[in-house]
This record gives sequence, structure tokens and C-alpha cells, in this order.
Amino acid sequence: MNEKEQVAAAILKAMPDLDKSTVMDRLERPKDDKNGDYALPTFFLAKQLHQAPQKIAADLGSKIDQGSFDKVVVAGPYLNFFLKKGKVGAGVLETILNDPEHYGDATLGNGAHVTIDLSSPNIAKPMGMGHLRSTVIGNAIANILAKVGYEPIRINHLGDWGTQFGKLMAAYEMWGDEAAVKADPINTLQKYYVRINTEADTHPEYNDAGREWFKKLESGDKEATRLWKWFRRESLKRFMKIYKMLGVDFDSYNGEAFYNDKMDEILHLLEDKGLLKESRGADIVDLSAYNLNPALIRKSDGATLYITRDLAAALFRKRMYGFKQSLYVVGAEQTNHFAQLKAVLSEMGFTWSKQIHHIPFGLMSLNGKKMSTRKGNIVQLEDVLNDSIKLARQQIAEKNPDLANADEVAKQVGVGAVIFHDLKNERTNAIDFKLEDVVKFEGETGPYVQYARARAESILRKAGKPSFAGEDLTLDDAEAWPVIKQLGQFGETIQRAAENYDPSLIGKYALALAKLFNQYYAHVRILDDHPQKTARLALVQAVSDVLKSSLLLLGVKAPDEM
RNA sequence: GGGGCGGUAGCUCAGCUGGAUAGAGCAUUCGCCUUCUAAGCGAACGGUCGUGGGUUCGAAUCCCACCCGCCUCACCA
Repeated sequence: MNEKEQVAAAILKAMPDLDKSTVMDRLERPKDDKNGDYALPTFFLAKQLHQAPQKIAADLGSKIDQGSFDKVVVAGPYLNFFLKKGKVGAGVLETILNDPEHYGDATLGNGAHVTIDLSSPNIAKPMGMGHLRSTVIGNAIANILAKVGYEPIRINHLGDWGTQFGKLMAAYEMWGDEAAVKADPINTLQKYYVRINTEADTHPEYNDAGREWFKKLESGDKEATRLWKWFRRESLKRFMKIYKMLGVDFDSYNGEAFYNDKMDEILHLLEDKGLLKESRGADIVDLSAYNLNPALIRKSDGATLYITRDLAAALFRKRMYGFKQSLYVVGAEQTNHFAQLKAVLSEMGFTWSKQIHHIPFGLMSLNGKKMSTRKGNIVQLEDVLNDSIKLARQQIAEKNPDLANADEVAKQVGVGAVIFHDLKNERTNAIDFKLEDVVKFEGETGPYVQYARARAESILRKAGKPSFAGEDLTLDDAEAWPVIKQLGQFGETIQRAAENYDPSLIGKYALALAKLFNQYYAHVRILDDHPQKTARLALVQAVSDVLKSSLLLLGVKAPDEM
């Protein structure tokens, strides 16, 4: 029985005609600590009892068994419950220290597979800041789901197919310089890509050339395939460097090209069901029953489209992984696409279309405009990470010049700042990119959380890395209580984050815990002699453990010193 | 025009399953390092919660209308 249920039980004992679920629903956690740890507003009883809420609260307060609480206070129409701090606190600390890595675990998932489509950059282009979002949000969701008992499968659905590559090949055919590409593959290819897109405005035949090249690629033309393989290989090399910096691993790199030979089955299935209709020379699936515009499955030139490949991918993933849920961490601008995808799968008779969830996130813009590789209006992720690492290294040189592994810590802090900045706010918020915000290390940032933990670790080192087994961890100073309460809410925070696919809840949790700990640190001399010094150190250890867990869930490293 | 998301302090945001004086960070001003890392702590300043109605004992939160911004609506992904 958790604390809230204990409060509810005490209320029910004093007022037996209430039902438990009502009381659990009405019980709230006051924002202000002075109003207790739990509070029951009594307004909802006023009508049925024909009494003023103030009177109801007073009556209830006099009937309640106060023995199991520190105190129960009637505050006007509210009944405020104060828990026994020492006892509850010791319980929380024992639970954490007993098995820090698994504190907050849950078994909601029962080992069910969840595929997560994340990152999915386009090859032959530099990875921009826009791709950071899908990568770090998807990775954090995967971590969170694993924590509550699912088995996440991270899939990097590389954008390695489509008319865009036809265009790139057409550009390479016209202007390509093999030596230049070899020297700096990504940037050189991007130049060609930008050029052909720019010049296509005045040379519409370039678009046709692009379509032709893609057609050749789809039908297995030797030269087209050679170029494609080369572009893909070089791109992946570069991407891996970034993923290593970010600390993200994937279970699969099957991108769009992987489904090239799996498209026929989809087309046949659609035909067999009589879903495919001809319209303006192309093949579509009518989705007016879903209040959606038609899904274009096959272009008038016979080539397939994004959604055709996504249909094949969805079916493949279901067969391969037997997913219970299939998540797509893709920008909110593709909401319509995923609605269509689900609708077509549903039309095809796949009841598991309901297990598919688009996890949208807000657009990252630059100077208020949509980032676009074609227009060169893009910030490279790698540059931002390097800038941030450099700044972190400078900070270390200033603040902690003797730090042993300074370069490694600078990476953890610099990259941590970038990741945390992306995750701390609600997913769907749009972000206008500002470097100075991303690489900020003060206030509500990743480094703030890392720093709070590094100071905690520093204290523990100075205390000689104490062990707490069998110790009395009763801690009743008023300063410790807010920290302990926050520690106790880790599990429910994780579950909410999992249910809502919302990493920002973990970010906010970690910030709040770090802040509360910093306040504690500023007011209590932990290493001074004190009857509860051991319990205080246990609190420090628990904070460090939980901050570390929180950061790791977000994909942020937690250095012991910085 | 249809659909989606958003509008809270100068800026960036939290709060939105209705509850007790609307919170935080940044910025500005001012305190705190002979004491566990000042990437920190504290204080001050700062708000018609887009507008107008409605529901309710109670609305930033729920409902309706309107205004503004962004995204999206068949041969890109």
C-alpha cells in the first residue's frame, strides 16, 4: 500500500460511506508544502451532506485517526495530511539504495516488443539539427519503455531511396567530380543536390532526369546501383560518428531501399482487396471514409512512393518483430501521412493498424523559417555538438583545471547540454534554433543536473564512499523532506512518461530533484558531525543514483566529476 | 477553405485528468566562496493566463465563438 492509499484508508475509516476510488481521485498533492503532503478538498461533499465544506472538513478532521500521520490539519474546506517524515523517508532511501539501478522499474510492458522508428536521416545529406529531435526523443522513449518492462527495438529507417536520389545521380552525371566527392563526400554531394534543385526552376528537364535515374535505380541498373551504394556507404560512415557522440545505437538500419523488393506484395494485396483505383494515371487508395485525402500508392510512371514503402515496412516489422506497439518518432508535419498509413493498413484488414502510433514532435526552424537542405538553410548537428563540447572544455579549464579526464567529461557535458535542451520541453513544441540557448550550461540545463550530481559524488568521495546496509536512515530535518518526496515520485513519473511517450517529464523531474538537492546542499553541511550524518549521506547517495538514472533515461551521461 | 498544433512575465517555457496567494529558467538589479566543486544558493523586479461568452461553490485548466501564428491537404520524404 502506498502513501496515498494509506491516506485514503484513514479517510474511509472515518467516513465509511465514501467509496475508495472517489477518495483516491479527490486526494491531491498540494503545491505548497505548508499545506501538507496530501490534501482532501471537501467541496464535492457539500451538496450531498447539505453542509458547508468547512464544517465537513472540521468533522472529518476530528474523526480521523491521527496516529498514522505526523499531523492532520483542518484548513478551511481542506483537510491536510502530513506524513511521518522520518519513517517514510527511511523507507524511500532504503528502497533506492537497495537496488539503485532498478529503482523506478515497472512491469507494464511484460516484455512485449515495441518497434521504434527514429532518427531516419536521408543519406547523401549532412545530418541537420532537425534530425537531432527524432534521434534523441526516440532514444529516450526507448529507454523509458525498457524501464517499464517493454523490449524496445530501435529502427533507423534511413532515407536511402526515392526520387531525390535520382536527382542526385542526375546532378552527379552532369557536374560530378569523383575526387571531390571522395575528399568530402557529404558536403560535396549536398552541393550537387542544392544546385540541381535550384537550377530545376529554370531547367524543368532536370526533374525529369531525376525521375529517370530513380526509375533506373528501382529497376536495378548497374551504374545507378553503384552510385547509390557508394553514396550510402559514405553517408553511413559519417552518421555513425554522430551516433557515437550521441550514444545512440540501433537494432536495424533497414531503410527505405530495404523494402524495394517487398513492394510487389503490398501492391498485390491492395489489388486483391480491390482497394487500388486508377486516378489521373496513378494508383490510389480512396480514404474518403476516413475523412482523408487519397493515398497515392504508385505514380503515373509506375514508381513507388514514400507511403508504399512505409506500408511494406509496417508489414515487415509486424512479421519480423511481432510488435505490440509500433512507434514512429517523426515530425508533426507528417501527421497526415501517418493517418493515411494507418487507414490503408486498416482497409487491408490488418487489425494491428491500431498498434501503430505516430509520435510527432515540433518543427525545428532557423530564424523562423523551416530548415531545408535544398535551400542550404540548415545547421549541421555535428557542428553544434562540437561547439558545445569546446565550450564545455573551456569551462572545465576555468573551473576545474585539475580534472583528470577533462576531454571525456567535456564531451559528456557538451553533448548532454544539447540533448537535454531538446528533451526538456514538451515534444510537440516547435523550436526555433538558437545556438546560445542550446549550449547554455546554467539554469534549467543538462549540465545543471550533471553538476548537482557531481557535487553529490564529491561529498560521497570525501566521506569515504560509505555503505548504508543495516544503518538507520531516519531523517527528519525539514530541509531533507522535499528532496525525499521528490525521490519518492520517480516511479510514477517514469510511468507517466511511458504512457505519454513524453521524455520531458523525466527532464523536468531531474531538474526539480537537482534544484531541491542544491537547496539542501546550500543549507545543510552534510559532512559536519551530526546524529543523522549517515542518513544524510544516504540521501546524497540516493539523489546521485536517481539523478544518474534520470539522465541515462534521457540518453545523457552522468560524470562523477566535472 | 478542410484538418492538426499552438497563443501564460521582456525572452524561453512549466502548470492544462478543474481547487488554497498563477510557477521556473534566462535577462536586469542586489546579496552569498578562510567552510562539502559559485556550471551553485538567496533576494528584488516582472503577468488583462490571445479576446468574448458559457458551465461550476471554484476556470490558465472544461465547452462554444472569434482573432493571431505555425504545419498540412495526390505523383517529395
